[in-house]
Amino acid sequence: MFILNPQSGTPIYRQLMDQVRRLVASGQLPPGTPLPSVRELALEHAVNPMTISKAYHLLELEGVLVRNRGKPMTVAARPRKTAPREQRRRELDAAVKELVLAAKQLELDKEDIVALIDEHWEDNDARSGRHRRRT
Amino acid sequence: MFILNPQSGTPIYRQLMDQVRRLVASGQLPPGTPLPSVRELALEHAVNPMTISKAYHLLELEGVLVRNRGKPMTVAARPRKTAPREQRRRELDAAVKELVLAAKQLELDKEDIVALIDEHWEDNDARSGRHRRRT
Amino acid sequence: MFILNPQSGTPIYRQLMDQVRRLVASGQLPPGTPLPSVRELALEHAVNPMTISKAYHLLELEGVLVRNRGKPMTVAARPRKTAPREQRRRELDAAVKELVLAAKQLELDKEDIVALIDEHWEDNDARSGRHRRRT
Amino acid sequence: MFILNPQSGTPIYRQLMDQVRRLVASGQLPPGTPLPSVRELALEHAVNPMTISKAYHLLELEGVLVRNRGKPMTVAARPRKTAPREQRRRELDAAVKELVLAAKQLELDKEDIVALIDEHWEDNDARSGRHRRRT
DNA sequence: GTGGTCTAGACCACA
DNA sequence: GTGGTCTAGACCACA
Repeated sequence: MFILNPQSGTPIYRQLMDQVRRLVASGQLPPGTPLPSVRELALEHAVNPMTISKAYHLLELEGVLVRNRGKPMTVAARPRKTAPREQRRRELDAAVKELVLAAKQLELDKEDIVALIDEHWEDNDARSGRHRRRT
Repeated sequence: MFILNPQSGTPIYRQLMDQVRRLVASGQLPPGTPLPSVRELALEHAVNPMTISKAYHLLELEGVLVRNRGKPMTVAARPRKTAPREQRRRELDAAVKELVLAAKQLELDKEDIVALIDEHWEDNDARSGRHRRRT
Repeated sequence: MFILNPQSGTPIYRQLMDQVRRLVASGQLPPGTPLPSVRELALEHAVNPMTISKAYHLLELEGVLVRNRGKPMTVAARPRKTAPREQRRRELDAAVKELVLAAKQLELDKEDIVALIDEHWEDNDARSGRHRRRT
Repeated sequence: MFILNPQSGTPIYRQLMDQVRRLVASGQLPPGTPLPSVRELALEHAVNPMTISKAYHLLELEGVLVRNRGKPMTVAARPRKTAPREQRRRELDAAVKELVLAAKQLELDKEDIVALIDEHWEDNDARSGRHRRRT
């Protein structure tokens, strides 16, 4: 269900968080879906349970997952609190700022960026049905 | 000349490396240009000199910069010769890909990103414009 | 009759115990009153029967409930005799203390809390009113 | 600086989080103040560094602390994002709801709760100057 | 010097 | 069966 690569630069728990978030965002893990247990995932990927647990816990704090005492964690009823659009936008501020800086330093135009965005937008069009070849 | 953000997720030395590489790639730092001294940069950005030093060192290993005994480091004689636009564009691929993914997870549209870009484009226009001249 | 929230931070068995204790203390569950069976409650709240059972058992140990072979558990003959108002009040001390602390940390005023209380007071009025009668 | 009690029911990392939050909220740890290092605190309280680290990390996620690569963590410039009052209020919803339920089951009135709040409000009046005798 | 990640293994609360 | 907490100790990235 998940692909965890201990070699990768990004921490395992973060890899897991990202994948869960995406699967939830794209509706592949609809609200209420139970997730594999901590131990199960840990065994399957030969990873320490605490690592999985950490990811789950952080996702709970984010409101993506819900803890059910004694039962496996499930996808939250309303994954994101659906913050107002403006607020969600602000989450991209830092990333966009960096991107703009990079573009300018590379002497590229706004049009160059927009073109790149168009390109990648189609590319990983999760919600349009296709979605992830391999993850 | 450079914009370093200690809060950012990416290490400072890496931020610096990225920016030098980009300014060189776009020809804004032509071969032979002297770079600010380690101490100067460290002071200006309230950053540990070892951090700057590390970045410079790695860029030297990459062949982007050249060390000149007793004199400031300079841009290498024949680094990349102002890479073609398409190639420079590719440097943003990873960043744009991540941004697009994030936007989708936040249920934002292409338009939202473009709006943000417009916003930030103006934003650091003043500064980056002036700075470039001083380079 | 009871309101159990599996999401809440406090364990389910404890929620049940608290509520039973309070209803007994206030005389709403007078001595001799039969309690719903473990299975009944478990079904009604989609909760593990062992959880209800545990609460009942602990309440029996506390002397609040009495087990009757073959018949439903009942409120003990002489539990606390409708504790005086001041004593019942004290039961809320801990909760109020935490609430006040939280409010202050959120930079809210007493008025904010009172407003919230007003709101929730009406809110579960309907339900708790009806329920009590059915008790 | 902090009081950690391994015996207490509440996890150590949570005790630390609560205390930091309060000291920040009450202005005793003004923005920019560096916190004791993870190792330092761990040694001082004979606690595992990961336990401290966990608390710090979660406080960073909350926006209370800021990580400074290679340097100790500091109190965030603007501890809470100062969410709109209404939103901060909502954070107390669950607690107030429980409190109201408890009060009704104890056959207490709104006035009883308000009296209790008044009482506790004076009690731990952090911001009014006095505040915590020992911590 | 800082904090971050991970393991292996223990023990606990809850259902 | 679930997840949560904690330890002891290793190793890493960053400054």
